[in-house]
Amino acid sequence: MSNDRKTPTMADIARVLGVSPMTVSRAFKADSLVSPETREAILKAAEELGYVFDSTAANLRSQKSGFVAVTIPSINNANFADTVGGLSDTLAKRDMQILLGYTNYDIDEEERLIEQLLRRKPQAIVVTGGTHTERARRLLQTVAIPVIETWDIPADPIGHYVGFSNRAVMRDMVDHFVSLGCRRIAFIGGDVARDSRGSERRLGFVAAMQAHGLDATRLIAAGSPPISMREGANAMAKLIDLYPDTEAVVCVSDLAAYGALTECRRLGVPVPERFFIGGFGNYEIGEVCVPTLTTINVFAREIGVRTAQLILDILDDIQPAGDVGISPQLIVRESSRR
Amino acid sequence: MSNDRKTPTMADIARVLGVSPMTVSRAFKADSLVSPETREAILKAAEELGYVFDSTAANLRSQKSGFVAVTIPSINNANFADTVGGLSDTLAKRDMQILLGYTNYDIDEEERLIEQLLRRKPQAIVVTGGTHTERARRLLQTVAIPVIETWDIPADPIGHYVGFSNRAVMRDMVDHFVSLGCRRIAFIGGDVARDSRGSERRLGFVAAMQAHGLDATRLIAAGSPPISMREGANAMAKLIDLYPDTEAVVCVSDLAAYGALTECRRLGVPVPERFFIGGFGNYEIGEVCVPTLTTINVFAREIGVRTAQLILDILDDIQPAGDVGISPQLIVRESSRR
DNA sequence: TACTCTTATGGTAACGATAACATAGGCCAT
DNA sequence: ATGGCCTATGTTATCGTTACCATAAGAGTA
Repeated sequence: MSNDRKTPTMADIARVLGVSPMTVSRAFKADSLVSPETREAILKAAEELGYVFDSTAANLRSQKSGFVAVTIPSINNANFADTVGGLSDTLAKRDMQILLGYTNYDIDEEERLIEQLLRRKPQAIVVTGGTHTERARRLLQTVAIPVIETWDIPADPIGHYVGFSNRAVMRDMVDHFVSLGCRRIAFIGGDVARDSRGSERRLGFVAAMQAHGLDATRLIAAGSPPISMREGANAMAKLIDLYPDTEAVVCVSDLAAYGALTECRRLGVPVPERFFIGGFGNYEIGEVCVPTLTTINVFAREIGVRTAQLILDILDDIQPAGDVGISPQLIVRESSRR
Repeated sequence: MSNDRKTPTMADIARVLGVSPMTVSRAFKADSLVSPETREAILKAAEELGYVFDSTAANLRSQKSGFVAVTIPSINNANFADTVGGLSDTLAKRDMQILLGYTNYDIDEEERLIEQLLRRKPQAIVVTGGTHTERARRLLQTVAIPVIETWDIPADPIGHYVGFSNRAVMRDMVDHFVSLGCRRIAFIGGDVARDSRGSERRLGFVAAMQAHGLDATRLIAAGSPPISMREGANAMAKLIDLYPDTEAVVCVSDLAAYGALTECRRLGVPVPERFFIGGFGNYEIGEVCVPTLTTINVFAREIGVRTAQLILDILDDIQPAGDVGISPQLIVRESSRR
């Protein structure tokens, strides 16, 4: 073959048709002024030449990347996946694309990631949580694009936020168990260090217990966050061993709660007759398992959709809606019904 | 403040220090020749000025984007998430970044996505499955970068592939049940149309049954793929109703299998005493639930890692390992033990 | 008829980095 | 002392697109 030359550019199309490169450029923008016949000829020639539009060059010139950078703790988590789905779908309507990175629940890794993502010149950046390294904060404060923190209500927001208080939300769960007459309530979560949302929930649990004048020392550390189902199961075994008279267990996530549930089943301990169990995050497993799981719906997808809308408003210079508070909702299911 | 000028460039740093922009550029590449003092001064000045490296410009000039484009059916699937994780981690070691898109199990959407992703000039593209639209195939054939199809062994590969035969793999599962003495075996899967991997598994089930001279008509369509746990449960109810004498059930995924399991529990049908159940994908749920689930491990993360290695080898001009066949492994657990 | 306005198109320069080549100075061996 | 080599740096042009400004032709108006 003789056509193994380098990939064609707009200039090649222009030459073939005897028009200027500028006209070719216009033909690729839906709204710009080109006669229908010219546009059609250009698009046809492009297809024939195997032309592929080069966003890199376009972005450099126009100083708009079409990217929104997003960092999440883990790709392997249905909640964050839902948020990303909501973000992605909403931004796609405006031809914006997500540039995704995983921090692995590590703020140092987050710092590296943020630095790397900013080099791609995103038009906005979305981070999960409100806890960052000093340097990461500085980077985000300095950068001249919208910054949105999600899944949290930061004490000192960098820019905007779309989220809820992981601490306050535990109040509803504890109140629920207390209203059922429970007094000896335990918490299963991860080791403190890494997952700040998880530790906020633990703190929220403690605060809520104390508000009821109850003892808040039955805290089982199940391992390094995020906690797996297996670790939830192990923690439940430990809990039954340490505090056999516990009446209810609050878990940091539905996955841990499901693990706890299976451990009870294996040990022949009936739920909800012997223990009540509550989870967090409204994962699919919670509405299918036996018994179904009491949980908290945090509207993960909604967080993504609202974040995307906020970004689009800011970029459109529409008076931004400001920060968005999400109100998580307690869902009572079989695992905590008498 | 007076420093609200536009964001600084390498030229600004160069001016401040009285060096050439080229030296600044070199200071940002780890391996290039700059004296340690000069580099240090440059990096310090960059930090002070709030300089952020502009990949867009660098990519345009060097004609290397550092992107690998990846399409997966859904972000909300632990198997594909594992593959992406393997890809991402392996590519990160070489400072390459993933550009991810979701097809929603729709090959028309995949076509749009591929076109959009190619505009970003990725250095390789990874797609899930070997079934594409005509135009998508053409785009992938024309583009001058490595193309890798995964999670499948395509009949007519476009470039390379890293995967396994979704059809052949069902043979092991059927053999397993037959070896346990089962003859009346059913299959729970999605409607045929969308998910080609799922339909391949259904076809593989039928072929394996016929190879044993067994009836392969107990096929329950559980809804539009991907099948949820809930749909798996509904399908199980239907199966028990239609074919009460069934001895074993093969499910298109562990999620469907888990749903089937819970339905049995709710109906008071004991597993494995009354039914054997087999899943697919080795999801976490399968090793925690009661009883644990017999399944097939497809080494999802391994697919990602091997794909990334293949890409790196090709880009390094190392003799590529060629196509990679993954050998899924049957894992027998409690749900199919006498 | 002259003048404005709109539509369709062209010309030029620029976005911010770096590939490719050039050069200056120091060190070493013969 | 001389040539060769290595290190550190500079100069120039370019990647492919589009912002910005200019212009020509036709349509509409007074």
